[in-house]
Amino acid sequence: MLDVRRLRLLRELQIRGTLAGVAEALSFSPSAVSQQLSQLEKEVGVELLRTSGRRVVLTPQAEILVSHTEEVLRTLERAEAALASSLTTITGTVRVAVFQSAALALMPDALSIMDSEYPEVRVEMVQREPESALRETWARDFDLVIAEQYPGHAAPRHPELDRRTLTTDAIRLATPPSDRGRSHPVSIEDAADAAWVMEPRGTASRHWAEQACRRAGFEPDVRFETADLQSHMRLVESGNAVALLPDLVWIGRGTTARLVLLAEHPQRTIFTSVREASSTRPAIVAVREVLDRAVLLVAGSAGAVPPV
Amino acid sequence: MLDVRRLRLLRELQIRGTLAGVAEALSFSPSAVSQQLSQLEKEVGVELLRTSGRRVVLTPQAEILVSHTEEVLRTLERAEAALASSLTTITGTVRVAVFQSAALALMPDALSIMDSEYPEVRVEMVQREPESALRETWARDFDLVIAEQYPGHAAPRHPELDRRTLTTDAIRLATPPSDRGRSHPVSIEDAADAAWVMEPRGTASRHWAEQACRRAGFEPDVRFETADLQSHMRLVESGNAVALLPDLVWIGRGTTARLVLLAEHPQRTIFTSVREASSTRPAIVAVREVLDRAVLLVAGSAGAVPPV
DNA sequence: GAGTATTCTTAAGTAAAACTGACCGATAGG
DNA sequence: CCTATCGGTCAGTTTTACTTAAGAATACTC
Repeated sequence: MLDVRRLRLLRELQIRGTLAGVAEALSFSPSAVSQQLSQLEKEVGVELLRTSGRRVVLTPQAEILVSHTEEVLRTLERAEAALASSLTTITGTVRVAVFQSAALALMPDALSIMDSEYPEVRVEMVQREPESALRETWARDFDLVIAEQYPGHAAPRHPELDRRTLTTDAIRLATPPSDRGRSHPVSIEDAADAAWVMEPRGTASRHWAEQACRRAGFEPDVRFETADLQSHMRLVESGNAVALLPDLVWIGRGTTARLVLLAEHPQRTIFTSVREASSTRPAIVAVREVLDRAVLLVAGSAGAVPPV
Repeated sequence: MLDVRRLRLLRELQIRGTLAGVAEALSFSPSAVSQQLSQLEKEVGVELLRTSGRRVVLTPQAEILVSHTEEVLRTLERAEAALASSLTTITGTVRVAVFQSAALALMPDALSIMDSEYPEVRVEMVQREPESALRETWARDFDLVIAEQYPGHAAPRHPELDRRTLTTDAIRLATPPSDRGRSHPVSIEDAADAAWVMEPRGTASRHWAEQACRRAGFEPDVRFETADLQSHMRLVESGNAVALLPDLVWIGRGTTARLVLLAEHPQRTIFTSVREASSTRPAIVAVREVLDRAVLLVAGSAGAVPPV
């Protein structure tokens, strides 16, 4: 096989005209260039250089080699470029599992940013409850999960998952816009006699909400039960129930309900988890970074926080 | 600039699967291959190999490099071919892979012609089964392969190989010279109860022969199995078996066996394949041209076709 | 489950190559 | 004619590539 290093010398010689010039350009001694080209000549068994005066000229055969050498060098350069861009341009598919309120409040913005800044990354989104989503992410069904954690209710810790807090989300008491002459509640205690809407039994949210009521000294009258927080909003806004709702539920959409900031300032934590092994995947790093920015975006638009 | 020698090792690794295999193929110690690939990895600054069990696998980045390397090697080979064809005297070495009956029937004449007309061309010949020969030609172990194709049994198509039909070879039913008073078979059906000799399972020849028997309505009693078609001839001539044999087996040597021309006129195709990039190399063009003439020679001497 | 065989890696030494520097012949320019 | 420039050659040094040997990890085998 032809030696590309030597072919390159031949090409340089065509460009620069003299062995001395090639040596100068490539930081060799002229002797080295001369020897290498002689070697090439010996290998191909064809005369490549002919002395002409005190210089050398390329034979037609050498010209043939040079023209092919140019293509070889181009290909090598392309190879290097392809290698480099395979590292910088972020590609691939990221499968995201996300719970409802994040899906509604965060993902639209996040997906828009991803689409404009990382068009090569395909983001697939599935709505899931946090607990199963974490398990499925660990099992490689998802690459990234957006999950929540209520105070005093630790989410299962998977050692292989890399968890990072995305944001915290204040939980407020949501009450109907007008309580038909009654005084507006300003704390949980004031809603002891109200009808409540809560998530189904077994969820972290339900557990936390019931605990909060009991700490306030009453057992809530849970008249409505649904996992859909949007239904919670509707029931409160239509005057049929009160609820304990995190801000993400109404953020970006607004609400006519009254929102009472609670004395304890309870917050749920929203976090992302990915498998440790994939945590450096550029596409996954990108999704996390974009989610952070989506959080800032909706936080900014949350200037419309209704009066407490 | 990327080192083509090392890139080539990477490509060989992709083809052969193990460092040991690469070392074997290129007559290096495994250690040398390992060191050179490590060096390449260091130079590009990207992980190219990942150990997987006791072997190594190429990373996606390595695959990128390999794909470009293929183009580089093609270009280099074209450069050599262009250089050679620019010269008047045809020289060089051509490594030929050929299957048995062609090796016996065609190559002696072809080699004689080559020797007298192109004394500067060194022809090396290795006997190989068509399928592996095609693969090895693609992998640059050979420059030219003489392979066969049975009806309804397409040979693997390598896009980088330039294939040309050399000749076709009639397949006949070969039966013993005298069948001890029994009437001579005149078709495959008549040999339904005979003992058969066939090539081993997995070969195109075997597959075709079995199909032919089944089409004729019987399952052949394959009592003898060998890849050596000369043994087939001997078994038939000594009255121990019948066989379906292409003419090249006996052409130039003659046979005492009876040869029955089959109604379907089945033929195997014999073709040559060379790498696209080397197809213009004068030495290779010469070998192909000489093979064509060798075919005519043996076809002429085949006037001694025994009676049907 | 222990022993064996493969496969890759690393370290140390050796062989091969590439290169430098000095020298020489040839040539163009002053 | 003298000199600077250029390419080629030789001897010696440096760098690179390779082999051998030893070792670790993994897969296969009985």
